[in-house]
Amino acid sequence: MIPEPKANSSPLVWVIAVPSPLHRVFEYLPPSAAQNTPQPGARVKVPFAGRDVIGIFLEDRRSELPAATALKCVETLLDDDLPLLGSDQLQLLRWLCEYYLIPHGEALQLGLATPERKGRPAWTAEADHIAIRHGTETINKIPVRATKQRAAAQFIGEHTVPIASLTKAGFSAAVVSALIKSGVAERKRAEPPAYSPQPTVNLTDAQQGICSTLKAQMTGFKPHLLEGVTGSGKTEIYIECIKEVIARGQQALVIIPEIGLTPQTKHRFEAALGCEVPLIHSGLTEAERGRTWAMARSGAARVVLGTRSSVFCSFQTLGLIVVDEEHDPSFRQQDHPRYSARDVAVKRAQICNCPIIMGSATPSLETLANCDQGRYQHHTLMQRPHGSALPDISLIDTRGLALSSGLSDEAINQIRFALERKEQALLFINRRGFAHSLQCEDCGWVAGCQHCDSSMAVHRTPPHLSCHYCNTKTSVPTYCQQCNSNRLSSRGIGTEQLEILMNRHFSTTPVFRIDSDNIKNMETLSQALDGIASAESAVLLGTQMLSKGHDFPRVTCVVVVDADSLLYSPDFRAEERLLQLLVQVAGRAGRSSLPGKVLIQTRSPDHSMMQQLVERSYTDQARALLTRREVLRLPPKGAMGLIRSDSKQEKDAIDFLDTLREQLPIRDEVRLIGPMPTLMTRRANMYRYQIIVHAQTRRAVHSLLEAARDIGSQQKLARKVSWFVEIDPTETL
DNA sequence: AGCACGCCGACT
DNA sequence: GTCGGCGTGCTC
Repeated sequence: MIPEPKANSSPLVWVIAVPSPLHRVFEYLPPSAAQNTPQPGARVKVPFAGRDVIGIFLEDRRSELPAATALKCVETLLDDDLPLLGSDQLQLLRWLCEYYLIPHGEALQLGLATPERKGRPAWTAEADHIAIRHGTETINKIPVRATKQRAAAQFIGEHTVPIASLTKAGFSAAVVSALIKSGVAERKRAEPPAYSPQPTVNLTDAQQGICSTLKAQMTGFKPHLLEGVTGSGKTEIYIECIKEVIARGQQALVIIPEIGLTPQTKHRFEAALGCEVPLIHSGLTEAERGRTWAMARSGAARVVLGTRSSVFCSFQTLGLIVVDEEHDPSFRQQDHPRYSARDVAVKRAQICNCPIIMGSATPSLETLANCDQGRYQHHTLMQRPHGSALPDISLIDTRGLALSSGLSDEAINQIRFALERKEQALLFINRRGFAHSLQCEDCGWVAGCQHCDSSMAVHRTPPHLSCHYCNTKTSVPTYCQQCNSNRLSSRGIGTEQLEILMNRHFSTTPVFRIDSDNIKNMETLSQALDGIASAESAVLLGTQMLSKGHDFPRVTCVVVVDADSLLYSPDFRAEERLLQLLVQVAGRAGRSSLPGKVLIQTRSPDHSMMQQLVERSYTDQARALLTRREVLRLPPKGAMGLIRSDSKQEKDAIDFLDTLREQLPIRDEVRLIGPMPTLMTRRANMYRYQIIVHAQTRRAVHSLLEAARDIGSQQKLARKVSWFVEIDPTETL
């Protein structure tokens, strides 16, 4: 029964978060079929602005609205036994919408699988296994001429096997359903997954030391940074800590930056732990992802492996979070909503009162600063096991050298030496396609994109020009569109051109090109990786995709074809990024017992960064960068925020920010820069402008952004431009 | 975001 | 006459 409201007291209402871009929650009267108050996190169906939506019940209370406000009724309560969002998730998501200034409804969606958001029943472990009823003698009931069914029953035997494995063994779906229909076999849910951890591998003394320090601290909220050079064996340490947590009946979540890394990582963890490690990432089908959600929620999954969105997954009892390659920029979700999965993971660990291990060979300055302040524990692993040496880095000054397709003779020779030793060479270049741009040799005209302030990249297979910002494609012009000259030439080397050069130089050696033109999905990536693993000598060339986490034991020679393209970016994080990238790429060399050599081609060999790359460790350089940030009061030594507006009408984008800035509260401790155009102002016909917010404390930036968000949404232009506010932005250009 | 409501142009 | 374009306002 709904308690009858007392006279003069406001009615009892349910507070519901609805999926809308509004930064408010809404009150509803409880459903007319009187029920008990649901648990926070339960889904409800409510009428909202003329339609039905799925909302999340947060709490009940006396209405805080004026009595005159017409309240609507909750239509149905969808989860009356257990809420779909656990209390830890709910707490995390409510923190998320506050911290990242995003609407309640939008944040709460993140904790549900997609069909659950639309009101479909919660995912449950499906009966996707099959077993013979009442022991194997039942097999004799199968008609003698049903040979397929008999064979299938033999195959099943006394076990409970996945139906998928029958199909794989050549039994058709008809056979399976006949067995079930005749009552010989029945559908069953999977037996609780096995868990048979492998004995600990031989750990080095350093690994052993960190392991025991960490394992002694596997209770309570404790953030750890595990800084270990590439190939130093961080994964073994994660595995030992996960074993510790599983032994206590808890679950672990491992978050990695890229989909491309999931298959290898999955196999590695499964082999070491002897249990299934289900995945969460955007490349899976709805059903596959739903299965992982169900397993995590029920506790059947001991370990879940995923990309950034997995940080919001439901767990029975989360006991450990691992964030591998914590410095990686792809942990930052760039829209809908904008958040940093690494930072959210730390918050989640705090809420679940469990440890979190962030690992990297090149930790972010943010994380290092947290270590300095004593907020994170810092563990370092500076040696590779099995005595493999760190690669030897040298610079090649390309000024005045005759390059062929961007490569110096020395680089080509070193590649040749490696191939002659039956080893592999890896070439890193930050640009896909054949060439960066097409230019007229007579008048200097450059083929530009019609929709962006950028040049078009030249591609050969098939021949076309392509804008890498808006994906516009055009045919390759034969004449200059400015002076009609036919002397057009390509500028700047890309992966396609390098591939042609490599095939010409080393015609008998396989060349693997890894870039997003060539590698469209996980299958093509794993094919390429398998090819690389089974080849003796080979040339691997590619973009960032190649620099991330993959283990190429036969690579002994790494060439960074053009380090300069990243060197002079005006972004204050550019140096940190370049440093991390170069150290990561260099780390691909000599990971097994073979020694490695790294060549960096540059026209700025005297740049301090290039010099230090050769002479100093990552840690030393990162410290130097931190000192600079301190002087300039830039993050993590100061706080930053961003207000951005995009519009097809340039004037609207500017006007929106101008009027917003006029109305913003003036505070001494906050400095506003802008409105100003972003570095590439026009992209895909949208003009992009921004205001940068600087302050000493995040608190000050946050409260200004809050004001901006509220004032901005009341502006007339707010619906014409697309705009957002962002705390701790990573892209400020 | 979505949806309703409302006020102006080209159609059966 | 009215179907439907999309500007403006609101969502418990």
